[in-house]
Amino acid sequence: MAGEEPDRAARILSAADDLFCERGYDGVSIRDVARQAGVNKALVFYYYESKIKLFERVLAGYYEAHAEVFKRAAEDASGDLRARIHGLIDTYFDFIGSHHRYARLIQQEVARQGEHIGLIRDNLAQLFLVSHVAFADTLPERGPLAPKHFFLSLAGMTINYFTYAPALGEVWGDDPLSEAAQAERRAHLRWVIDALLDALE
Amino acid sequence: MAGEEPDRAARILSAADDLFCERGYDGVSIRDVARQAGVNKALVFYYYESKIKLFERVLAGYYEAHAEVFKRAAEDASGDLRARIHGLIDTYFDFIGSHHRYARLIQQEVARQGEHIGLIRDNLAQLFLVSHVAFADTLPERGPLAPKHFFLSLAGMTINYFTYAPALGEVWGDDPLSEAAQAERRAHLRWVIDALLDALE
Amino acid sequence: MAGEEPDRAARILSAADDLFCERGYDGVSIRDVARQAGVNKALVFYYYESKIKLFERVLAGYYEAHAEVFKRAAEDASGDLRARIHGLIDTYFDFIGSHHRYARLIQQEVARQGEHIGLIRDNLAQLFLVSHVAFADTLPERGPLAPKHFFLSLAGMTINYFTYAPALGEVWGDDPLSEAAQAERRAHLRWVIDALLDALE
Amino acid sequence: MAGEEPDRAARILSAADDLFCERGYDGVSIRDVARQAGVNKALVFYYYESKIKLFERVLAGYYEAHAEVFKRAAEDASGDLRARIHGLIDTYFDFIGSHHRYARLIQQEVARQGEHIGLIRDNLAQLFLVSHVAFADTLPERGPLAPKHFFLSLAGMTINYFTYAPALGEVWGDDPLSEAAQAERRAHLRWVIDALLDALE
DNA sequence: GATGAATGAGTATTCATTCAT
DNA sequence: TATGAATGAATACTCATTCAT
Repeated sequence: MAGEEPDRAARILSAADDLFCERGYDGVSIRDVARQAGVNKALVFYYYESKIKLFERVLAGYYEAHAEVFKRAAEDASGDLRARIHGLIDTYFDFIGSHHRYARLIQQEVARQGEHIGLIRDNLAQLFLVSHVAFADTLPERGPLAPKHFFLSLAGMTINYFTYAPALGEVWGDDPLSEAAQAERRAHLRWVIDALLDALE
Repeated sequence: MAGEEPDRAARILSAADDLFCERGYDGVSIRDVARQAGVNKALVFYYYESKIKLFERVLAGYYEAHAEVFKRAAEDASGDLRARIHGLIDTYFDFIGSHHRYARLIQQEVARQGEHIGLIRDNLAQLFLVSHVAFADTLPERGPLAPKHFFLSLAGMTINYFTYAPALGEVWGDDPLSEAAQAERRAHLRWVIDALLDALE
Repeated sequence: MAGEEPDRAARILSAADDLFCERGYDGVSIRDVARQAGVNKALVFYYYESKIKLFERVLAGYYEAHAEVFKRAAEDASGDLRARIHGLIDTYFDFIGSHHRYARLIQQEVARQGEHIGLIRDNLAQLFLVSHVAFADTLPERGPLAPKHFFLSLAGMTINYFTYAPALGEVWGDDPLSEAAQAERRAHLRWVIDALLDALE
Repeated sequence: MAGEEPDRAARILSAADDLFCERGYDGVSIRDVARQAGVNKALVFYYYESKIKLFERVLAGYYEAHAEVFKRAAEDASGDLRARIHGLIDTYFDFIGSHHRYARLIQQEVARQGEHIGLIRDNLAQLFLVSHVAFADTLPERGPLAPKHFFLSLAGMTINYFTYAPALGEVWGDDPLSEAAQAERRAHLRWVIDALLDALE
């Protein structure tokens, strides 16, 4: 009544989001989702038909968020290549930074090569295209300096921070998700990008 | 006796290795393992006590392989920093390249932050130490240029190739695991390392 | 209004009829019925209260159709015994032939001895009475030549054709529901009836 | 211990037999089977893999019994056509009489035309072949007097007694499965057969 | 009349695990 | 060592039914 209980479909989706990101597709049962959402198990099927479709809805949510962020980033892009690349990576870093769970989800499913890789691939492909455009006029189409390698390197350096660092936080003795730590990582990325662009010139 | 059937414990471990790497912890059942190993389900428990312990044995196997490779790499290390870094990354690339499945396993478990992250953390920590030593005299202890950032960036660029590229192979229209493609990626990494070291000087 | 959508109660009943005849009581769900009728699931309950009552309505529908056909057949009956028997069987054959599904439904429920056998029994009893009257003056009340045996034999020979033959159609290589095949079966029945009546004389 | 608990696989099969015959495939759940057999639900799957395979095992059991009975009947066949036909029908009547449940099972599944009709069709086809041989030299290949019609009529008259009569027992006020009633039905069949054969001559 | 939401009990099937042999 | 048998709890998913609107 007090706004505590919004519509159940949304609650279910949100619970599924949390759980799939945390434990991966196979690690989550519908019962878990229902319990976390505080609803009846059957209701999950009422709204989302099947586990896989629920999962795809979660993925689709990110896909849309992803797409929008990058569309805006592309529109705002201005200045020279260097500025555009920095802008892109900043955008990506922000996005991943505020959707850690998504990073984990992607990383898990990519690594697993499950059946539902389709949507994830689309997700990545879309991201790749954006970067491709950014690099297109500077890099050779093929070979070790092709855009795809830079894409993989830069995107990987960004996303890996959020997936690996937590595992290493204890070793390093700090919290890699703190604002300070994120700012430091961001600075590292800027430094790396500058180094790479300098070398390209 | 006939050479055809080595000891069953090893067969089970090998089957578990295959399967866990391919489908993740939750994606594999003991029945799958037993079937793949061609043994009775109960025998899996006889030798490895529980599913989780079997999984940990698989992880431990990689830990050992990992450790040995890097110990040897450290011993063989010679020449200047540049040469040592190249050597390290080459070693890592070789290791991951010949244990794709391991890369996927690590990536999944890191992302999932499961209960058995302990071993994986040890695994990564060990790797980090090796790299730490290599960089120690050149990089500042803290800040965006600290060894840990380079470690994360370089290791990530290496391992990510083997986990992400397959998902993107279809998009790019080639097989990222072919010898030629791997050689190209290796060249990319060498180029990146050189760019970073140049910038550091 | 548009003629395309008659009243929904009727649509539901018709869908239920189709489905129950095709797949039996247990093989059909309310969801199936609603989908086939193109209405909301809850509406099925609104009109028919429960699954079992819906089923009984279907049965009742046949009961009425059945009753009417035989009432008319009895009224039209004229001529000697032979003619009357032929008339009855023809009527029955026509009825079953144009309601195959009904034959299957009856056969299933009779064999299953389900809870809703009551109506079916009434159905059969009514049919039996008609035949009883037809045979009454010719056959002994009891023993192997009692009317009930002839009823069972003749009705069974008729209905069985429509239930068994389809299963055997493939074996025999023809379509037992084709007009030609039905005519042949009808001729067989006439021949059998004549043989039996000859023997009775 | 006291012979009360023979091997569970057999208990499960027997329970499944009872239940499938009584309520049809869809009317029975594995839980029912397990409960009736007094075993754990999972054990049903341990022994029979799936519900449909369990069902097929039940069917196969009857198929074998059926086949054996008729093989023996064919071997014992002697005398003229009339004697052979009587022999066959007697054999069939005995078989069905001592396996009522089977009759119901067949009738249900035939009427339902379910997916598992294959085995049942084989069952019927086999029976048909036997009768075909018996009639072969007397009847025309095609038309209303073809063997298939006599097969359908005679087999139907036999099996229908056991499926329909119970539903009609109440109407007739006796127990159609009593010995006396069965003997009477048998006499009816004999009389019908004689009438038909007389007519054929 | 008509519907979307909701549910508790049920469906077939798989799970990791135990244990007697 | 090795295995067949056994199980309780879980899996995804469907069911008939109710009810507020």
